[in-house]
Amino acid sequence: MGVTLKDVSKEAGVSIATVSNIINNKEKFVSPHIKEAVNKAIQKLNYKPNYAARSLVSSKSQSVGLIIPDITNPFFAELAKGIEKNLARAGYITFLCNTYENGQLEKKYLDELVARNVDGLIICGLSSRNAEVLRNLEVQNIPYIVLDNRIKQIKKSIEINDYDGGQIAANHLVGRGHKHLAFIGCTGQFDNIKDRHRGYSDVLTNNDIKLSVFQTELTTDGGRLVAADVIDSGATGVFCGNDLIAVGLYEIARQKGIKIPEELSIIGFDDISFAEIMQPKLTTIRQSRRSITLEATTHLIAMMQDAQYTFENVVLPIHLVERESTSWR
Amino acid sequence: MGVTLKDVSKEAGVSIATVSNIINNKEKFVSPHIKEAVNKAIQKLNYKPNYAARSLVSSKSQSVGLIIPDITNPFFAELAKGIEKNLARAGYITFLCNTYENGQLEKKYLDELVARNVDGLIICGLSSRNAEVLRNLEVQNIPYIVLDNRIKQIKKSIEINDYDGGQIAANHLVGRGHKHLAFIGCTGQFDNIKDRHRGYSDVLTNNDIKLSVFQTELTTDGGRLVAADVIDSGATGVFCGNDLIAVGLYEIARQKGIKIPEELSIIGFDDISFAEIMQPKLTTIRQSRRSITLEATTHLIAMMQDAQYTFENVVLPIHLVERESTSWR
DNA sequence: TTGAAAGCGCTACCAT
DNA sequence: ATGGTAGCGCTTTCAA
Repeated sequence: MGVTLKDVSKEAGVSIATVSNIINNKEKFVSPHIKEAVNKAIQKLNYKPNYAARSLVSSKSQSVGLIIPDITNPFFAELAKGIEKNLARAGYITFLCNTYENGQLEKKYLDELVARNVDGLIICGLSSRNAEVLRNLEVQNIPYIVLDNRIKQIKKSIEINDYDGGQIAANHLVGRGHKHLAFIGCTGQFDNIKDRHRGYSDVLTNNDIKLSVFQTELTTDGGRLVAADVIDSGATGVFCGNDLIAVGLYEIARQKGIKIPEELSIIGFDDISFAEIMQPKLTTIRQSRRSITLEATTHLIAMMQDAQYTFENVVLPIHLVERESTSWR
Repeated sequence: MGVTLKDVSKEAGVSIATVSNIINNKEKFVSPHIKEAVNKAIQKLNYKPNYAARSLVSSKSQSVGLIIPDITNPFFAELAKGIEKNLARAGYITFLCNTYENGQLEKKYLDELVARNVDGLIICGLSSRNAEVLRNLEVQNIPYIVLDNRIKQIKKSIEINDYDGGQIAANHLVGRGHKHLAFIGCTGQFDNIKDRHRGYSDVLTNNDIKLSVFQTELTTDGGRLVAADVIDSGATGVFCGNDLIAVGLYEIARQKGIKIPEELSIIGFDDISFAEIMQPKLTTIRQSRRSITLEATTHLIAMMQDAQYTFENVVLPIHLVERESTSWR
């Protein structure tokens, strides 16, 4: 079907091996004029190397698998965008795999990606039941990096200091005179959310502030579901495990005629792009997607290109983005 | 490295060919007991077929390329989600390619995906300068489907009736007594946006309504950029080329103290999930992502599995979703 | 019903 | 400096 090395070699009047050398920049062994002839032939025939054949002999595929809970979650969409872009620049193409927090599906994708010979893996929100899969990857020497990691023992991850984040949120609210605060965490066993909770809770305890805790899904719907309870609890301020929850909370608060921030201060986590558009604009703890994707892709690419390269737990800074959804009490 | 057919055949005491037959369900030629032995061996060795080798001989890769302007645009994220899910169910994996409306990058991806032997292609927002690429795909017998299509002559596309959409928006506003309306379209040569404009404009002309037209990018920033001009135009209602523009418009209107919908009625297009969260909730023309992705993947899969299968221009219904951002005048 | 063997297009090694 | 060739793991005739 397509043009092959053989066609090119015939056209240029040289051997297949020579053409291969030229294509792979092993030009030390090739004279300029022959190189030129080959390049001309490649151009003329519009030759494109066959990835499958290359992959078969090299066990490299110039591709990486991106495992992600849900691409319609803006936080993950932004991660995916940066990852795909950086990877493409380095010549890797990205497989998109949505797991919907389904551990079984996640496992299936992991297996399939390995069978497809991906050169590396970026795993967002690995479910704890699949943690042992990482050991397999190590054994098989498949580079991987975990993001948004919910299992804090994982060594190859790009993380943020969630505990600090919780403290920052707490200090912000406590410093504004709130005496009864709430936290909305998640139903799953996510270490990162738990750390946010701990940091928050520790500060409140030290300041003798009452804390009401709610659990729900880390989605807009999750926020809607617990909103009434949060409002009824009498808390004057609430720290949401992520921004999406805050979105749902806003909606119900508005329906009930609760004024934000006058009657209820809300602080989120992530700083998704919508945070700036919400009304009032959401005060939140930002984790920089740009830094996360840059670190993740840089380290992954390094690992894919150099089997010796290794790294451990990069921890990225976070910071408070103060907007309009919190006020004095 | 991995377990190969050879290993399995040795373990089961049969030939490679037999194992291959069993794996590919050409079982008509194989006796039950030998089949069982082979399956046991596969299980025991945890054999996984090598995609590269398969792909090399079959020129099939069980993968499809998804070309998309920007995954952080919620409309495309929702399309990508449905597409990836449906494709995965049928055994295909999805390559994610963000083009950022960059025709050159789009072309590069298209070429690379073909080189990677994708079995099919779903192209969102093909730029007009790459339209001739489709002919190449036809010649090479690579199935493709175009979505959100900006070039209306394309035959293999899932579309909506944009002209109708424009009319619906216009009738909604005209029916509410508006005498001076605005339209925010885009700077690019997009047939679909132009059709929305035409439908809208035709109704206004028939009703002797004044129309002010603005051009910008189909993004939140685009909306922000023209917002002041729209407001200054004196129009009492505006139809935005997509919902994202409306988001930007909301923001500036709020800054300027313009009340929506009392002072300015706004109607969007797409019905992204955020439309329901905006304050006031956005009235908009919905195109069903579920239908689009279902049609797209169903036809694409059919084409990939049966070279004879063909189809032309599926046109999907749209409808007005009336919320809170438009009012009587 | 089963197996031997010829490639698919490419890389890498070994000759020349 | 260049070329011949042995595989990479699999599917697919064709023979047995």
